[in-house]
Amino acid sequence: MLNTTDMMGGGDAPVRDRAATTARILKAASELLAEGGFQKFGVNAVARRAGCDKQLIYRYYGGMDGLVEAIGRELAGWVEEKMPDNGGGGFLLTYGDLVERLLLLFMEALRSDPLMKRIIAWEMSENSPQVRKLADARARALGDWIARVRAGMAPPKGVDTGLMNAILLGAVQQIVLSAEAAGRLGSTVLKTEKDWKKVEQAVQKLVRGVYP
Amino acid sequence: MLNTTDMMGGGDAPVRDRAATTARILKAASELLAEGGFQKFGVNAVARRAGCDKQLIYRYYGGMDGLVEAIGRELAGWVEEKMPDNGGGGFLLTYGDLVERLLLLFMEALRSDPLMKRIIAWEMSENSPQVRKLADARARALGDWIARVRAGMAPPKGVDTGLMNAILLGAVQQIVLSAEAAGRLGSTVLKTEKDWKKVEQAVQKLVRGVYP
DNA sequence: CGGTATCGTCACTGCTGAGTGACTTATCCC
DNA sequence: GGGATAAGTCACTCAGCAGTGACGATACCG
Repeated sequence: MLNTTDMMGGGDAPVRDRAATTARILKAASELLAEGGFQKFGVNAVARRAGCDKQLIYRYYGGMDGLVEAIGRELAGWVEEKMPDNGGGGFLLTYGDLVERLLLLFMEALRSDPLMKRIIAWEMSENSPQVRKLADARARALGDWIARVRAGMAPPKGVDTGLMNAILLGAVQQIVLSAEAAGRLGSTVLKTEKDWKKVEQAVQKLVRGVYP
Repeated sequence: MLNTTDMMGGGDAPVRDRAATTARILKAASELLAEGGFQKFGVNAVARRAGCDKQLIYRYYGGMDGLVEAIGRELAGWVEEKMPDNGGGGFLLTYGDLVERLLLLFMEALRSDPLMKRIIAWEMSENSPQVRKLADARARALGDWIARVRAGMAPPKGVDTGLMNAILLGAVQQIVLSAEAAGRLGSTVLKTEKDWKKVEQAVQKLVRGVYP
């Protein structure tokens, strides 16, 4: 008789609640991914962290693939959660204002989200269908955001805005990931809020350059 | 008159030449890294590919760390090799021209170098001292390049050129890595030379925006 | 009360990798 | 030739991970 519930007090019974367990597994997986990156991400590690047997991961999620998919589903609303449609309250007069707002919001959102940072880093170094799905969902969400917010505002002529915005977004991604991995970008240290203010200004300048 | 296997016939003597073997190991490691990425990069895999026992990796390089270091040393001259000092033969009149040249050269050089692509992806998703060294060396080399080539040309005022160039460089990195990993950047496909021409134009526009 | 579905655990196989000690064999040099 | 040195190989331990089959335990329901 090991940890049977009936004993009062510290009896830490295995709770026997599927919903709670699946949630615990998902949480463990997300945290693990956020903290350790995809390198240490595996069935054993997740099970260990969730405090249950790995068999349950196979039963409830069908293995790692299903689990990653579940994480993706959880993250589907990321853009909606983190990036308000009203762009922070200001009036957006020009297309450039809009893109600038997008980039700064995205940078801030990404900076404060370890999980998303790890996932993007993952996307950069693997090509599995799993990872691809995550990437697609995010890209689509950002596209939707801009389509929704721009609300009829005309994009400037003579510029492939889709490509240009993708490049700018990529630049922001790179900045944040580089700061995460190395604490700096090139030779500029990125630690304090002050450093980041400078980055924001540089990004602004970049946007105003292409979308005057 | 040593290793010339002058003995006749199918004698598959193991050649017994340290210099050649160390070189073979290094080559195998580089290729493996370039082809499979850092995920499948390990002592066993390298030894298998080099056609020798892994023991030799420990003996000659002191393990994977030393081997990575050797790769780094080999890559130290990457910038010098791939990026000509005269900027491709044109005259560089302004600081903007210079940066534009740097970015386009860098993009081209990176695109054609699988190993460097993998290493940068590696840098993005790990933080070990080993990998850090690789990143540092590359960043320094690029900084040296620009310092050397700019040859007294005055940078524009009102711009933190160090930071701005780092951002632009990061953008280019991101473009190339994204193309490598997913075949596209955001929703724009990056396959044909034509696609890349468009990217180059966008990068040019970006540079001219900040350094008019 | 008894049966059954299901939540949870255990023990195991098969595989791959890092790292090491002991061994064999070729080459160098006197 | 003959030993010393170094190149190369083998066989092993230890650990971690993915995946699976069988087993225990409990809550639910008639």
